[in-house]
Amino acid sequence: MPLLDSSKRRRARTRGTTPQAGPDAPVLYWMSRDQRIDDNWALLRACDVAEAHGAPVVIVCNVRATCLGAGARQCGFMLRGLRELERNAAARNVGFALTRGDDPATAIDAFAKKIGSKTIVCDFSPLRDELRWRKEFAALCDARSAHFEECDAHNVVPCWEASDKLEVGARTLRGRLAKRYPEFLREFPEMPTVSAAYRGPAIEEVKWDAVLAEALERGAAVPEVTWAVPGETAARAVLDDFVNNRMRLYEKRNDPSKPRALSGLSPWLHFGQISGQRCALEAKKAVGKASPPAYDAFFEELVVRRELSDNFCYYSPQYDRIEGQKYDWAKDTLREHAADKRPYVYTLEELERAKTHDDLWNASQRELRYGGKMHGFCRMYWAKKILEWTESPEQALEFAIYLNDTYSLDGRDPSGYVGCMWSIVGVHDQGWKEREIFGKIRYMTYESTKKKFSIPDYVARVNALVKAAKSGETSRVANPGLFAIDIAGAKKRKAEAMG
DNA sequence: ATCGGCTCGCGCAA
DNA sequence: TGCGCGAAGCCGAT
Repeated sequence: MPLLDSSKRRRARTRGTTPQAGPDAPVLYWMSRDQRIDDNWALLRACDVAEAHGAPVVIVCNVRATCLGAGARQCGFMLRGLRELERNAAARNVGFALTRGDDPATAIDAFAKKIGSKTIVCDFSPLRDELRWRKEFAALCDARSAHFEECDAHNVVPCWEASDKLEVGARTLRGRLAKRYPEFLREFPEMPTVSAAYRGPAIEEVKWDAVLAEALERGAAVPEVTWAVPGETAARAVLDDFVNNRMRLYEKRNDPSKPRALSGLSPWLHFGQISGQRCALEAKKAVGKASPPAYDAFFEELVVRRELSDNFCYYSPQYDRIEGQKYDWAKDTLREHAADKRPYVYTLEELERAKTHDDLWNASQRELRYGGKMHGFCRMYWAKKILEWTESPEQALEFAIYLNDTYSLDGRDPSGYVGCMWSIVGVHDQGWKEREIFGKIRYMTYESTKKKFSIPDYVARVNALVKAAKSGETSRVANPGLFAIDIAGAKKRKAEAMG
């Protein structure tokens, strides 16, 4: 029986009983946030338990009929990624099923009972719906004495291990994370081929074309983008291109006219099609091809700030509301300036259609709407200006989150909520010199961005992107990052690596 | 171009 | 209890 090392045990939180599995009692992995086969601690845990008991492994993913109202852009990306994942699972002798319940806990429980599974592993998310479903599912497991484990496969240091409280900012979490890197920031074990094949009741075949067609039709208002190729293989190709060819540019990351300086990995990271820990490990190996400062800056954003977002959402359940800000200075200052005269007041529709007086803001919104992604620096400026140009901080937050969740491939992510809360409500920030509307919340100006980079260059890049998106071209012009994604090459390298 | 003050809470020394 | 530190910026003084 393979022994679990201590870090693997702490990645999982267990409910009560000990695992029960066998040739006719598969170990079930309820996959939601981490949609990949490689470098997935939750799947590795399921495989460990299964091997110890001679049991098969089955992955189940629940897709609700409404997809939480997500557009074709996000649903298409996810479902196409899952279609690839099903094939990769089969290659490791792992089964795959899709359930379609509006109540995930009930749907997964029914599926587990159907295949005779009494040990279920799931992954972790700090978002409220995800937490509620896992809690409901845990109660269903208790009721039938099934074993349930929750494994943080998304963070380098599991969210509940990194800190047991809401952190004030990056500087307090950074040290706590660093202390745990020797334990957690290690190479992954290879994903094994599971010995026991699933031979229980037949699992319904996924009709991918039909599932995709339905999602694309329902979400047609926000069409798919062509530049981002979904799936684990494409994700790895983007990572390899970044660390080998582009990480050396990372110190230029705050210049939106130079998109190649960014990793561009956020869509794949959001759906868990690549592991953040894998990105960190590969970046470290390639530090010589870039520079220590570039690597440090990338690591800070990839690990520290991303895991800080999980910490915030997990310990601040009102993570998408003004009340989610713990500190009074920020809430008080916004209230004190609530009646200040706004220089412009735009409706949601005017914002959505990028009809403001500001060419930098409009370009940012158009990049989001037509490209499904916004440059990191622009995200800050964009959200700060929504605070400045709407009736109230509450409305600003609502509009910013709506636009991000609707149009961004990485919408509905803790990082997105925290980004909006940082910009508008001062979360993880401190007070600054008091001024109109913003009070002590950090301010950003058009004038100073003009000194930092060429706004016309950025606007021109976005115009090209929008033109390509509207004409349905799959050209590299439509690719905000101009990534040369070498899918065939990535597949070949993977095949070679697997022998 | 560069620097310091702005403002705040935490962490640590005393 | 008090002081140093940071934080993806701004602004005015040098």
